[in-house]
Amino acid sequence: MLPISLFRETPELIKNGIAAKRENIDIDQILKLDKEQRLILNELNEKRAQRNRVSEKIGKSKAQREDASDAIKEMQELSNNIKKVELNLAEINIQLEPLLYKIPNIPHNSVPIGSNYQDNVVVREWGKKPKSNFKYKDHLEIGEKLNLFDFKRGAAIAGSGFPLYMGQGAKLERSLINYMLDFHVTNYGCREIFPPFISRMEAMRNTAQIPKLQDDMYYIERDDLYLIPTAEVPVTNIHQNEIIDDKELPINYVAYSACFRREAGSYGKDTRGFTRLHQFNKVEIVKFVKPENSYDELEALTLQAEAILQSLGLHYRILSLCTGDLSFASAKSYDIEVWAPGEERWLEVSTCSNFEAFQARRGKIRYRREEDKKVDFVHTLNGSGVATPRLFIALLETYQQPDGSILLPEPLHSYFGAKEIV
RNA sequence: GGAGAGGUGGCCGAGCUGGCUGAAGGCGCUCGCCUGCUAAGUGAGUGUUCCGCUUAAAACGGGACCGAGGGUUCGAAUCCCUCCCUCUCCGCCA
Repeated sequence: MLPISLFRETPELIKNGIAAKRENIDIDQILKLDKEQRLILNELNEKRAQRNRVSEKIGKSKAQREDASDAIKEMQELSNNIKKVELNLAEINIQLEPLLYKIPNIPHNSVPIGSNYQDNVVVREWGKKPKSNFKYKDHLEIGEKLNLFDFKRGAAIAGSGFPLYMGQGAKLERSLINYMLDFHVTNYGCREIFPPFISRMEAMRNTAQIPKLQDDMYYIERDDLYLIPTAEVPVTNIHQNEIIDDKELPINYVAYSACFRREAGSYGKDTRGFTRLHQFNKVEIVKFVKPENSYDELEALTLQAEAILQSLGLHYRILSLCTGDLSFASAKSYDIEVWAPGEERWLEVSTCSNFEAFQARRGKIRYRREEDKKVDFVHTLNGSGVATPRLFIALLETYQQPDGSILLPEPLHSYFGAKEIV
């Protein structure tokens, strides 16, 4: 959500922002409704002020046992009038509010201009593509041979896209989650959170999954609840409707959650194996920071997510997402893509984003500035650190041996309880 | 799932036989006074948000907010309905 004052003061800025994100919302309609709304609001305020005055008079008269029937008669008319105006106001708001929720965040001016993922800019690369004297197998072949998972049986239980990890595969998955959580807690001082995996509509709207991604979420109609597509939703909403003491900032959380995505509209894309799933595991970092620090924090967040891949010796690159590929709520994002030698392609394992005050405004997440005691919105950021399925792929494919076994990188040994998967 | 109690300002807590209550009182906090220090005392202040005014801010004027939303009424923190949440008891259960 953007402040309505921004629409009034610099409508061009918003129009450009919307165009850059390839959305289509009628700003002039919003301006028109806003103008109308304020006109009615002023009328309503005046009438309510009068009601308060007369009401006080009636109260005093009654207290002194005087006759107040004239004033009451006057009030009857005034009240009916107020009800009509209130109705008008509500009607305007019913039109205006959904429009405001559909306005995307404006890209930061450091974001590269572009129309789709091909225009994303590679910022840096770490490590090298692994080389071997045998042909790299892909993760499905490796996993099948080592009996790490069973997609057929998973599909029989829950449908395609619901992975069933078994044996050493299940243990590796659990090891990765534990390793990453400990990594962020120990090395970066994050506070660990274990959130609900289900959220209310309001929480989804605060973080801006709703309205745009509504169809991409699993919805439990009977209880009017949504399965979370990311821990970002519950964790960001921890501080909804709060005014945080600025001594508490920055707040750094790290949370594991299962993530559920219907992936509506992406059928036929990445249908094989672990690359695109309806349910997957992810360790998510969420930050609440002062506005003046949020871009430094975005860099730090990205480095923190990268550190996981470095510690596991995986080749990766960082992309600065262009305006056209930036998500609805984000002002600036970096993607982290890990190299999968078997697939012979880059796989996205993390997106680190600065939402500025976009989510904070929706969720009323504020803080009190020490300097002038004023209340202002915090900036929120989040980034995966990281999602497991593609990390799993990269690990299997990078560390596969000619005999089909996997030599795990050192940090995982104690978590997995062994140095290799055979 | 059944029965009951309750949700008021940073916290505690009155109000809930409707009217002058954004809300008593206490605690906390801020600024000042007083006081060898501490403690006590004392004076003032201490919510959020929207609109208007203003070049801007402050100040000022006004509106809204007593879990959320609706209703009754000239008027609702107070009465009624729905929902959410908390607590107690019963049932069920990992």
